[in-house]
Amino acid sequence: MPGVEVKEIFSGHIKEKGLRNTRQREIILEAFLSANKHITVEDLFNIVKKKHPEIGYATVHRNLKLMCESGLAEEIKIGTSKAKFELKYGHEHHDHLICLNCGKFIEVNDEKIEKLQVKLAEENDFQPVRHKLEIYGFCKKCR
Amino acid sequence: MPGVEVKEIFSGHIKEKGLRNTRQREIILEAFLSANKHITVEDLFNIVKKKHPEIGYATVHRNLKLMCESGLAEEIKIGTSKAKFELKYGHEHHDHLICLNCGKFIEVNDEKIEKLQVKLAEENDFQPVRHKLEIYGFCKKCR
DNA sequence: GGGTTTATTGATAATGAATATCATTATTGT
DNA sequence: ACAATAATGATATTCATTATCAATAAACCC
Repeated sequence: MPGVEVKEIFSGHIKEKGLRNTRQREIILEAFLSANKHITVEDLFNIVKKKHPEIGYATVHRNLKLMCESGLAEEIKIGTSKAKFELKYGHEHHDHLICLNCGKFIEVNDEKIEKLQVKLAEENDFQPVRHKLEIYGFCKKCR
Repeated sequence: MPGVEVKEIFSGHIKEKGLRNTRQREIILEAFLSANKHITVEDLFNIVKKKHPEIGYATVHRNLKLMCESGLAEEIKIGTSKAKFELKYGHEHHDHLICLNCGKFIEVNDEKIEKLQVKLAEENDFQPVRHKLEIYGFCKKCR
């Protein structure tokens, strides 16, 4: 049964913070786990709505934010477009190649770049915590 | 006289595109050139307003956008905060270290990282056009 | 179980930045 | 100077995000 571990972690975080586990939280988390990798609040809301039309937009939004706070999801903002959320748990850190034409996200990772970033920060008396690397251009189909 | 070259370039772009050189454009460009490196529309509007209260917010906004289209300035968006604009002309490409505490921007550049990024893109059948690297953490003062 | 506390929900309003609208003004080429 | 039309300035609109608040429902205690 996929996602069981993630659900337990989320549930645990909720209890730790003195929050409550609700039916909506579970539904939204499940939908998020089985949805596309990069999803907006609106998209997830529309998925949830199909089976649970009583669940509101604000609740989906709030719970995606909560998942981020719990370290379970990550919010990605590109320019002025809607925020996208992706599952963080169980996924290594990665950067994105973003197609300027079709908007496709390609996940990539490069150990050398990661290390050089740390070095670069340290050379500037800067303590790195996290970073964001986005390479914009054209994917195979669109170039 | 600093900025003369930039002004000529901007003026040239305007003519090329069939647009018009106006008093406001020149005032806004001058203010932009002598202002802080990373400035918001609002900040630039407030500077301009001091000497030229008749110039509106929308005009400042439009002209900053135009400067970007002309390749003279660059828009930087961090999270949900207001867009910042920086002078691109005469400045090498660079990335940013951003302090999570005080918001300070430190400009950095690393040739090795730049090259690895191009390589990384190509390995993924991706044609890179531009990129954005932001390293978040704590600056010397705030760590 | 029943009662109490209070976090959560759902609907909607508020917010805030970015952008669009439009009548008026001003620039450019003739 | 004239005509064509881009630009301006004030304001309205858009749109995503976040806040509000009465009603609901978890979770804890007895």
